[in-house]
Amino acid sequence: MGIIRKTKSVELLLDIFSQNSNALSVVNLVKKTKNQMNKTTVYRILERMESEGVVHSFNDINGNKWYAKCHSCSSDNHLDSHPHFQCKDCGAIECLSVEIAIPKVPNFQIDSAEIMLVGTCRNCSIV
Amino acid sequence: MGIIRKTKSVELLLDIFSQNSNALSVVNLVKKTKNQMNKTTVYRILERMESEGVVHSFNDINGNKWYAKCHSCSSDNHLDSHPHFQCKDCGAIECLSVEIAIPKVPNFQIDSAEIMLVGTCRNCSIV
DNA sequence: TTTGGTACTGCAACATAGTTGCATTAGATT
DNA sequence: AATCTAATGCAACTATGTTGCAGTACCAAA
Repeated sequence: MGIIRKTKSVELLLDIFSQNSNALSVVNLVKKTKNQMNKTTVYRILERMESEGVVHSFNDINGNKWYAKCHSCSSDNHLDSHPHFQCKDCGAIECLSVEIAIPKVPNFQIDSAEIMLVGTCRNCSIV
Repeated sequence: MGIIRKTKSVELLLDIFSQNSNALSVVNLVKKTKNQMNKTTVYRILERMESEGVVHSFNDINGNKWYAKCHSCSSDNHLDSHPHFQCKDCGAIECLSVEIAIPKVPNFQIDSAEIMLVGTCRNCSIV
């Protein structure tokens, strides 16, 4: 697919992902990098990174886009069917390494599943 | 919670839901009713209907909000944990009546699950 | 190490979904 | 009919995400 050049912006984003085990919202990434690059660039790099299989994307319960490092994505298959967990208190999202079988439903041809589990994360449940 | 008055607008929306077994996107509802009411009103009535347990809401794979009639919601519990199915061709969404157990994940306190199954619906797979 | 093609970026303007404040209207209750 | 207040319309706003285009910088080839 697209060739990805190792620009400053690409490297900064890769850096941020390597330092974060949790998923990151685009809004957050745009904010984090606003002194280094334009938001359009953030959106475009993330798109390229996804099509390269470096990250995968999904929407949170508020409809905002998030990205997370891929562990088992390829450029052909971004469909880890792993679930995501969002804390309803702090909003943080993490990928769960549990593999969940895509539910079979009679008469439906299902290709993939987006599973968002909602609850309270460890940090927030302490308080 | 809120008192719901039987206004023209409320009745129109209830009507639309009674005529549709599928879920409806807010965008679509705003379009459908643009001669009868303001979009702000649509958003507000849907909110009230949800808190009354008449409908439930969720986001589609593009992050847009949808509503569907409740079958087993109460005003206390909108958490049918039924999955939704979105056709990636035509975009239509339907509620699946299958009850899916909320997956248990060790060390996570999970309250609810949003499950969106993506595939091709019957109409679209004919073509 | 310079050159040149083109991938990439920044900017500004736009598109769309959803929200808010406030003045006015219209259900319901008496 | 009078009245209380939920509900509505409107306009202006916020936020997320997108597009076109001109200019920049990566990288490979000479």
